[in-house]
Amino acid sequence: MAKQHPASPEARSAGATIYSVADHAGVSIATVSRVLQGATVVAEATRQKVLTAVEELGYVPTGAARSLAVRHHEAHGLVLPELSGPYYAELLMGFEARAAELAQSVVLVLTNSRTDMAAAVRQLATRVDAIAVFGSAAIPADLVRLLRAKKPVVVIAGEPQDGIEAVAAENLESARELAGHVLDHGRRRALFVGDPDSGPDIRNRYDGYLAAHRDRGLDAAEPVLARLSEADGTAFAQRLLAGEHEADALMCANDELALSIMTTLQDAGRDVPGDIAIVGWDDVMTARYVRPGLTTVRQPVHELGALAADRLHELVGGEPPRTYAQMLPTRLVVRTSCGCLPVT
Amino acid sequence: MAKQHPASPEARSAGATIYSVADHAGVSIATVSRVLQGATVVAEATRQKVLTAVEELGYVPTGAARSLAVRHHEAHGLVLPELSGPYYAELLMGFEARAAELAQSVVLVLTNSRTDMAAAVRQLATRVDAIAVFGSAAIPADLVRLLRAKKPVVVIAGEPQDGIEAVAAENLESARELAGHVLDHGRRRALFVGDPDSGPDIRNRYDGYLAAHRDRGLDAAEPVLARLSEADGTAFAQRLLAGEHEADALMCANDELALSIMTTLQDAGRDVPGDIAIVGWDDVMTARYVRPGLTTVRQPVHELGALAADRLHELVGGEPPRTYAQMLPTRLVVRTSCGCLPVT
DNA sequence: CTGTTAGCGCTTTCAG
DNA sequence: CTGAAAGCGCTAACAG
Repeated sequence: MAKQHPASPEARSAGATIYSVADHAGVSIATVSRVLQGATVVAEATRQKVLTAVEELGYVPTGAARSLAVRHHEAHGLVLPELSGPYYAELLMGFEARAAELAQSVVLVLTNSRTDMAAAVRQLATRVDAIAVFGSAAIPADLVRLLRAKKPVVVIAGEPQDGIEAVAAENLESARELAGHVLDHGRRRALFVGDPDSGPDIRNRYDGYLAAHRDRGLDAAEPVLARLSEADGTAFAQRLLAGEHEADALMCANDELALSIMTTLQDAGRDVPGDIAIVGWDDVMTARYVRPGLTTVRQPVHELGALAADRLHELVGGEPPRTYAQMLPTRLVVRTSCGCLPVT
Repeated sequence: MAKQHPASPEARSAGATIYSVADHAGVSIATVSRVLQGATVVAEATRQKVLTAVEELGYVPTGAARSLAVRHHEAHGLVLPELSGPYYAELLMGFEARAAELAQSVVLVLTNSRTDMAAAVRQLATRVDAIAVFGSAAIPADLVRLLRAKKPVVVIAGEPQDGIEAVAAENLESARELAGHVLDHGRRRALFVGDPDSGPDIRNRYDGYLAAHRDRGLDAAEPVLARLSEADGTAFAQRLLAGEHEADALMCANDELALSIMTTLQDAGRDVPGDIAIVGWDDVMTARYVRPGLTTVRQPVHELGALAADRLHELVGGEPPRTYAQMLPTRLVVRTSCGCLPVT
């Protein structure tokens, strides 16, 4: 008879352990472990006995014990600022899906809901093998670096940093293309709405806007600072209506901004794109529902999330971190808010 | 001098453990544990020594070891079907935020990306103290029940089941109110679009639609079956345009359906709400951007997520499960797609 | 093919 | 206020 687990004299169903299962099946814990991990070969009869015991006791293994023994958590951490809008949700879905394929759990941390994010991230590091942080999650760079010394880290759409692997969607060239498209409709007073200093993503979009002007020997205006929110969009639209700005085209840092601006302008009687062309970035669902349809850029967000999970896994596996940021291509989605004619 | 940890003769920074920290600080591991948990009182000098050692070694505790020792994971599991659309994202945000307040990590499982969700859920049970499952996550009821025998479970917006705690948003009364509102605009051929059998949520909305008719001595039509997707909405709109259905009002099971139907109809020249009134459910962002604005119902999704996390925590704390489902109130959002005049 | 036996790294009495 | 020691439940050699 197998040795009785010293700490659980009676095998209460509520706290079935590998010991109670072994007892119940009349085998050793090693055997139980074997059939549950399916690694080594076990006699079919034995195997059945164990499975039956597991079933009868409703045994649920304690993950922590396994993690301790195998010396890794089999889990990836993901740090995102929040989840409003389709962007982060899509990213998360991509991440989760790939993590699932790799048999990794995902533990999620949303920094906007935290008062002490440093603590949250430290705590996270405690229970995962590797961590992906979204660039604008605004985690202190030194925290990231500290972490990096302990666990693999990849930054998604963030500032490239020494020794920290990065993945991102392409911004500059598509922004250049988008801005060029608008300019080629004959618009000459295009404004960029958004804050280039809020992160590399927006910075690159603005740079693309600049480049498109430069390509055509045109002068580009200073960016109109705005955060990526409906509120800031509405506020800007109001100022535009009040005559504080003059423009025949607006290149907005993202769709939310573009959409709120467009609606506010339309409600005030302005014609889009007649009076003013408007383009955004992200291709959110609303973009194809508004009239005119919003011309924008679609990012491979899902793939970006998957890529992050992938890299995490490889890094955990011992692969050396890549020194260059991996860029995923984006795609221009032309509808009619840019001045193109409807295709009916 | 503190005892040397048998298994780690040298304290490599990469694998700092509580032993290396203790060594480095010249104290026992018990003391290190104490200052890190902040429970018992430790002499300030000792405390500092330990903190310094932690800092110098870049010590990151192993969560699994703690979990094993304290006998719980300090983590909540959340099972959702997916994350597209604002509904689940919002739910998740509410859940995460409250879990964070309760110092619980959240590990997420998305069932739509899984081939073997039973395995996924089992695996999840392995690393969390309690699990919240979204009703339509389509987890076999017996799986839920099995789980429930081992770990606290709460079902969000799902079928009420014996002994399993449930939380949900109110549907029936607000559906009745919404349908009544439409009928009171004089519409007499209102159709319900959605599948009442797809879950209690939709079922209750349909029941509310029925009740509103009954209240007025009107006959209600059979529901038009459709899944909650843009594709199904478009398809239905097409059939409507082809004359397969006749209606002067549409009560859609959710906003995505309503929106796609509305747009398709409008693109074909139909006037909304002139020819046909349309209302949805959820109040997604797009609902306030389309013209006419979509009349819909706003659910307290964030709160629902928070509530689930709350209940999980209490259940883990030993509180007995509530026998009745907790309902959160919803709110009718009247815009103009229902036939109301714009308020300008 | 199966059982024994060390740990995995941390918490927590129990002494002192 | 601090240290010693006994586990927490599981995996993985190592024998047999």
